[in-house]
Amino acid sequence: MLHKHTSRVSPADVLRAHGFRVTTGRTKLLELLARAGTPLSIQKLHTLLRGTQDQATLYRTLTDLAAAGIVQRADMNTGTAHFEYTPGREHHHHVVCTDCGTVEDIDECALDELEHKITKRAKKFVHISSHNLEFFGQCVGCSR
Amino acid sequence: MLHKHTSRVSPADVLRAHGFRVTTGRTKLLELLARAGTPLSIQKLHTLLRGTQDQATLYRTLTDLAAAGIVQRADMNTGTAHFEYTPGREHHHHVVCTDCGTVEDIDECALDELEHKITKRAKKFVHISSHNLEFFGQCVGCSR
DNA sequence: TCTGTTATTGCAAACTTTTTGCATTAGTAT
DNA sequence: ATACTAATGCAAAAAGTTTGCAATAACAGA
Repeated sequence: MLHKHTSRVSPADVLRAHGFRVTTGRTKLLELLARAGTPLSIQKLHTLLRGTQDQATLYRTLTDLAAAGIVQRADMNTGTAHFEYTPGREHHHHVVCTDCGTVEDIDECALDELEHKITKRAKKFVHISSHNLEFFGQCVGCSR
Repeated sequence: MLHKHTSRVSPADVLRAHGFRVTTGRTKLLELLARAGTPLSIQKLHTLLRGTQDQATLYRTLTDLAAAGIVQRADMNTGTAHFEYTPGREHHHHVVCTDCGTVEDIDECALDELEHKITKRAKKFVHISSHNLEFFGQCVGCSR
């Protein structure tokens, strides 16, 4: 069995499929994100990549990748943007520890139904395209 | 009938009830937020208060008020924090226009059930204390 | 494989948002 | 009325993100 976060499609293929040039920087970045399987901040990525890539490049790259749907921006109330590798993964959300930042995935998103209901009721909107949802709490380790 | 966003309890009373000093600045701020009935950014608040209050003060005040549960921080993907007056209002979320920022309230939050289910399933968390949820789309005006 | 084109990158600087230190002001309890 | 201390304004710093530009490297076509 494949690892939970291992996609059958390589980062390089994903990049090509979206018309991006396959650079070593992007490949490394996506491999790292795919391996992590959890949202990481620019700062963390910069560190984990050992400064190989400039922060400006990371901002630009991740913005582009997010626009293409290859990564997803997640707001964890930390003041910095986090990004998660999404190819091969189902749409999902997270529980974030307000103390240490630990993240746990939630595999179920029961929002489609609600989203549909809302769309019908909304006065100012005809279509809802996306949503941000994160849960917050104290993880087991931090609650003692 | 009272206006939808008019609370029977005055901002001054709310402040006192939480042990805050009732200053003119805070009173004006809360009255403005209560009247607006929608999340506002610090910059907007600063303008609407005609510069009466320093931005540093607004940041400090709103952080304190949020910690006390008098206002609620809402992240609308604009890069700046927004705050909403909550006393006398039910827990709710929003649909935000990705183009012009127009906000519509969603009166229903069907997340309690999901939150409960998640709490039981979660491995790293015993308790979930809050969640952030915002929907995004194009409003009628912007979709033409 | 070589070559030209152009996306991508690094570096430095600018910009935006938020936080902090400190002296002054203004609420509040007595 | 007075003393105590939270709250505020101002200025500066910190943190996060964006931008301009020259140098580099990926890709398509020969």
